[in-house]
Amino acid sequence: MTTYHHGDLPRQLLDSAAEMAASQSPESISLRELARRAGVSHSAPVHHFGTRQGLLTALAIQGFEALGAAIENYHDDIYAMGVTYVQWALAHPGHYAVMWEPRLLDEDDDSLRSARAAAWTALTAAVARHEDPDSPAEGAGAYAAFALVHGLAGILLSGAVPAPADSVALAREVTQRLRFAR
Amino acid sequence: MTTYHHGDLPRQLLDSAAEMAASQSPESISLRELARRAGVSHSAPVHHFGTRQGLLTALAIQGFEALGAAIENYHDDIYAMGVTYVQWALAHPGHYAVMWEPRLLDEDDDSLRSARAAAWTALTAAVARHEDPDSPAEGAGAYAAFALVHGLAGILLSGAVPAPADSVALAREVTQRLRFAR
DNA sequence: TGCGCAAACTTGACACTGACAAGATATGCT
DNA sequence: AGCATATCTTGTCAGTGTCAAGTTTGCGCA
Repeated sequence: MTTYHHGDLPRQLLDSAAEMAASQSPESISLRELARRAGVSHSAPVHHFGTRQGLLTALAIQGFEALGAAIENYHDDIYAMGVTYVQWALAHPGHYAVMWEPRLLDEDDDSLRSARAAAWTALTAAVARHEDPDSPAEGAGAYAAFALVHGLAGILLSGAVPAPADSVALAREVTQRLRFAR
Repeated sequence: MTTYHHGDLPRQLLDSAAEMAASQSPESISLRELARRAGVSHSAPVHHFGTRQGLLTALAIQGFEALGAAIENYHDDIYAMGVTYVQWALAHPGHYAVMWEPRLLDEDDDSLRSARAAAWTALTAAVARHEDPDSPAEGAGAYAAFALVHGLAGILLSGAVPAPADSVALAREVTQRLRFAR
């Protein structure tokens, strides 16, 4: 089989990129290294993604869509949703790291914006069901819920802080610490 | 004045690096660009910090020490401490971004480890005063508190989510959502 | 069937980066 | 005064992202 028309090059590049981001860091992702791993020329990735930023943006979109799908079925139980959020982040460290590095991404990309907005609204909608709509600080609930799970995922992934043995159990206990306005 | 013995080159390099990290991103920091801004040769920064990682580590240490100093006087009021934490992060976006990017840092650096540990213990100590020591999930309180402020800082800095006008007011309301075990 | 065109990929080049080695210059201590 | 040392420069190397131009392949259509 020749290297021409690899067939599934974009997907393979994204898979390798997720691996690299997970094992090293998002900024360690190199188009040339991805090409090397796929056995194609150094500028084959450029053809599919235009720029490095384009590739990272595609990876982030993939991540937001998968994350959104993972949490969208928990509208009733915000705590279970929070735990699922953290679990997803821990299971997909490469994607997660890229998703929250907007400076690496193309913020003008419509797919990125809508995928991210979808995940955000899924969360705010779930929070709204737990909040008293008459509360003056009603809007803060979504930020608090998101900050809690995003922050927990971030510190667990960063390893900058002593990590507990069972991170899922921790996620359960941490999400329980959230108070809603009602 | 010749360029030899600039006098304060390390500090100036770190200042420029913080600026670059804030206006672009941590990984956009280039030793050569820093040298250019300081008016020195492309490899003067290497002499002071050894590697790029060394420079970023120095920046992170500076950040942890300043952050630790900012929050260490709030042992009584954990909520005020949380707000201060978020305010500090928003006021020092360059430092904050580098601090939580351990993959960019030299994790074997003792100064880094102790500066980070000091900030962490300041927070856990403050949380412990709000927790019932007999509670089975007592340890989760520190993670929850830290996740909340760290997560809020992260999403506000990332700009990935619709940001409110008054972020300090939001920080006040969000920190109030934290529940302690007692 | 065969032709032509578009998509997929390669080759080559350029400016930029971090890192290293070796040399030049200024400062401070004795 | 003189010397050791810290500070900074110059030169070089491999690696990177990006662009331009060429080459190969597969697919639709006559």
